[in-house]
Amino acid sequence: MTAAPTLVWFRQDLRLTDNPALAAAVEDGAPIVPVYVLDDETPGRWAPGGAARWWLHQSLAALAGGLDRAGARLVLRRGRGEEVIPALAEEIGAARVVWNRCYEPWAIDRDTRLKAALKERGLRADSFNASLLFEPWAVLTRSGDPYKVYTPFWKACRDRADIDAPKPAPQRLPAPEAWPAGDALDDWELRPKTPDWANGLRETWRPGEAGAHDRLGAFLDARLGRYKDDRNRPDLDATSGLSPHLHWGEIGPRQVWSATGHRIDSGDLAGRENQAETFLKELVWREFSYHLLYHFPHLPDSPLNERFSEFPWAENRQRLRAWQTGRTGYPIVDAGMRQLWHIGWMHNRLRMIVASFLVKDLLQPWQAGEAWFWDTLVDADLANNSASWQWVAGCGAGAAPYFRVFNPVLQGRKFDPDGDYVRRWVPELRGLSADHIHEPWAAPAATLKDAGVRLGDTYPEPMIDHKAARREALSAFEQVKAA
DNA sequence: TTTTGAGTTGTTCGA
DNA sequence: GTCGAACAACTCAAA
Repeated sequence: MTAAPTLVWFRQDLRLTDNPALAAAVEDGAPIVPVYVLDDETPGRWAPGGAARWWLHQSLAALAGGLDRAGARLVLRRGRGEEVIPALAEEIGAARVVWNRCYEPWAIDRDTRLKAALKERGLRADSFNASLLFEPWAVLTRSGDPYKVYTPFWKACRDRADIDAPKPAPQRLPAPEAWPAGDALDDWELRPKTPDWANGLRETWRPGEAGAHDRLGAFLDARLGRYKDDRNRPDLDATSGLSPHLHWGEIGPRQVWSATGHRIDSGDLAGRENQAETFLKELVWREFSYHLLYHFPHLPDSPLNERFSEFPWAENRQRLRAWQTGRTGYPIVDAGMRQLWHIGWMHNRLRMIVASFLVKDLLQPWQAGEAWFWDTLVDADLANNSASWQWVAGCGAGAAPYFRVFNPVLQGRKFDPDGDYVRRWVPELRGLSADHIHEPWAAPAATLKDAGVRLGDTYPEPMIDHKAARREALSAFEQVKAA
């Protein structure tokens, strides 16, 4: 007589290494049934967007392969998690259900109810932490409040040394006597078909646990030592590119933290430890976003600073559309938006530039940008996305003062000094030199002609005048201040 | 409780 | 061209 199986519910932890729920199940010795549930109902408007679904398909295929090599099958089911999990548990006669925690408000509500319901039925139900260095409720100020400013949050995290070492992957998973039926991954149609816009994604990314570890290794070898200096340069390949892997939990922050720490300790970086610390700080920014989302669950919808509820946005579909499609007439902005559309990812410096442009130059509500990013980013993450949009809009935690309006020409010159990034994503400007590429409207007519650029024809005229737009943004801000 | 120092990411203006 | 100040006050976190 075999022991009753344990159901391991995979969610945003699509990996076998450092997976505490899986490890706990293995420790029990009971047969293991791994399941992924495609649940488009529970999250409401925050169900994965188009690019994220593409990623999810690849990542599930990779996870299924890894499980297969360990002697297990990934069961795919579709529906509301809260219904599917108890039903499947009953179907297989499970005695225990385990999962790693998610922190979206709807996920917390669902998991809380589900855990109680499972226990009510006499099952063991346990949840674990796979996604964060620290639980959002475990880092608090001395007065017991959540942090609202990044720097003290970072110091509090840095000074704690209680980050668990990553757990190895189980070699072999005990199989049940029979496998329950499941959906075929292809039938979920997570990948785009008509049209198939995923070519740039396929060329850029390798979703799955192995791809995540390769990317981390390549980053640590080649780029960590210059991270602080180069990370703001979108024309260089200077960042880790781990965000989508982290979002889906193909690699966990403990693994990244620990691998980075080993590089620091090994002396490889002698004299450049601060380059690596800057990278760890970025990892802690992710923690800070989750901290904010947990303590302020309305973060994705409404401004943290309530005065901004009164902000006089000038909603305009044409303006939003020009921004979305990379046809604003500001080369650095258009390059960023086209990179996003093409590969499902945008360099963080560009995220700030294009967000500032949408919110401050075009006076479109930050939620409109948040929604576009949600649909187009392979790393779309509720906590990071909403916290970052609020930060740029000036209504978030420790937000930039509203009068900090990015100048797209200066940002372009400073962070894409040779214009290579613009040339890559806005090929119609390829013929312009670094002197003119960030400001084509100011170039002499002969220069434009030589470069084959006809403004308003081959490339748009600037859709607004930045100087005037900045003044309007500042006067709109005056209204919020008065409120 | 009160006080104090500080706060990711910038731009413009005038000397 | 370079440099420092101004841009606003306000809230946060710790002492």
